[in-house]
Amino acid sequence: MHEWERWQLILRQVRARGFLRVRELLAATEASPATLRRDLAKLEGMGQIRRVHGGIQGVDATAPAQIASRSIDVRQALNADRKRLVAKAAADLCHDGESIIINAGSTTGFMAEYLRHANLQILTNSFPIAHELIATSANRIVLPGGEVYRDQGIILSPFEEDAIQSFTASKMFMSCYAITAMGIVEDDPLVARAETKLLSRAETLIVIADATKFDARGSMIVCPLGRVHTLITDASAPEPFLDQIRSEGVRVLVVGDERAASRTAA
Amino acid sequence: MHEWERWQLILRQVRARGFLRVRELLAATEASPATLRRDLAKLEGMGQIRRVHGGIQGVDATAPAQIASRSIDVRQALNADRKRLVAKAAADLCHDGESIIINAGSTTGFMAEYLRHANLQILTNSFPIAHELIATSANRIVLPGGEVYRDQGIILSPFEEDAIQSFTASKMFMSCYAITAMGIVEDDPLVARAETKLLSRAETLIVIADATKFDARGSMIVCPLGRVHTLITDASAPEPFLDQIRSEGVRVLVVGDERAASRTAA
DNA sequence: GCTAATATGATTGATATTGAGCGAATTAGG
DNA sequence: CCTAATTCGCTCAATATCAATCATATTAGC
Repeated sequence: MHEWERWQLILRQVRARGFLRVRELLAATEASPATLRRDLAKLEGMGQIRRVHGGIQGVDATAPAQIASRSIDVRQALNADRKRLVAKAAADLCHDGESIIINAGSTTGFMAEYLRHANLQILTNSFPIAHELIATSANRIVLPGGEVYRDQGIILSPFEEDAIQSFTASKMFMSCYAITAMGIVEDDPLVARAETKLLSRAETLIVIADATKFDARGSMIVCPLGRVHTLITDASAPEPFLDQIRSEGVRVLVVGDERAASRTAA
Repeated sequence: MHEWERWQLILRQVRARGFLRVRELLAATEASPATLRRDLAKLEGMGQIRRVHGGIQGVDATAPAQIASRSIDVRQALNADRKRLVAKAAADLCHDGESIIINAGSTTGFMAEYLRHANLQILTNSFPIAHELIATSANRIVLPGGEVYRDQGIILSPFEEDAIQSFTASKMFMSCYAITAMGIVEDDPLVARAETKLLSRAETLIVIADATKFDARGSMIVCPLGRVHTLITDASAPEPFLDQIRSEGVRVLVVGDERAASRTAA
């Protein structure tokens, strides 16, 4: 990744979230600490950011409303490192030329960073993801029709007839509200319905979920565990539950090394 | 590959993505490093691109990557003042609670600024317009499904069944490539088709066009003049042609001219 | 067919960017 | 208040990129 690209990434993120930790930026840019610090020094010299110990913040504390509202931004701040890990693993599963679906979500949102140099045909119902991919990548972007809901940055349509019925993808990536023995679960009926619709257009379903999803509950079942082809999660996921999921025929990818897992657990 | 071919390739790519690495361009142009660097030096001398170490970027230096490419930005720069005038007049026609359609275009793009405090239901096939309205206003935004074309920031779908078939609006705003005696004319068949589809969902059609549209020509007829309810243009439009348009039953609003303003008020 | 002008390709020295190591400064916890 | 851990800033070597020069190929005009 080159200087300008890193700067762009940094500025976009800091404008969206107001504050970023250096560790996060290291993970996001995949650059060495020295390089990143040089970038931060230059950006501060330009007056674009303010450096504080352990992180940076935007020069304008009261940042203007972004596309997605603060609600999704706070959710992104939670467990950002874990989510970035699984998102990167998900992005690595894609091969140039493929058609994929990316469902809106706070975890899938990180995938856009890692698809910057990919060459895919991407259907997404997330306005922020579409925006970032259009601005920073050469991927072909397809949107479903519908209304844009600011809170989650998601495009939802109450109607059945839709351009996505003419779309087909080899992989669909989605995060979720919770994973239970009953299957993949959402909290919002509209969101669940949208995901069901997208599901019908994809061959294999890949669910990406940090460990916090395993002790959550929801009301709307999107699909049973058997529909899931691959589950990507991080090392702090509860092992017994993962075994149960494996017994349903789901391939489970656990990202993050052992030391990192024990450190976060300790 | 000839020199101008390479230039065209380079400019197209950099407009679409904002940043390109020299290595990428070497692979794309299949030219020698020396030749490519000479091209880049010339393009920089013309002010078309900006060179940085390791790559090039669009001339828009510090701004975040634009959604719509430079091609539409250049068009926006042309006659920007006139376009702003007619766009403001168009926005003033909207009343809170209404449902409207805004077609993608360099002139309609200015409408978003003046709809910031409106409270409308807005269907638009322009990604940049949607983005701006979502970020700065409380209007409800609806998008048609389809692929996002970076060059014009427009969402186009080759399919007929679409969420917009369930949408209906009291007003549709569109600019165009040219206005002739044959009617409203576009240059690009895909764009013309998209506008025809949107047209069927709106009661009254309002065309906004600065005076430069009157001496242009195109190939694709979108609709006859009789379909137009109101034409908004600026004071430098050719009066004889405006009379001809009026004779077709079109209401003509001329903005930016005192005499014209008092006439429309009367 | 010849010459001049322009475009292209290769080489080399100069410059910029990057990553790793180490000591100093800052923060958190007891 | 003190210690441990993290974060920061600096220097140095390695790598990648740039700019300039010269040689070669192509094209246009006579």
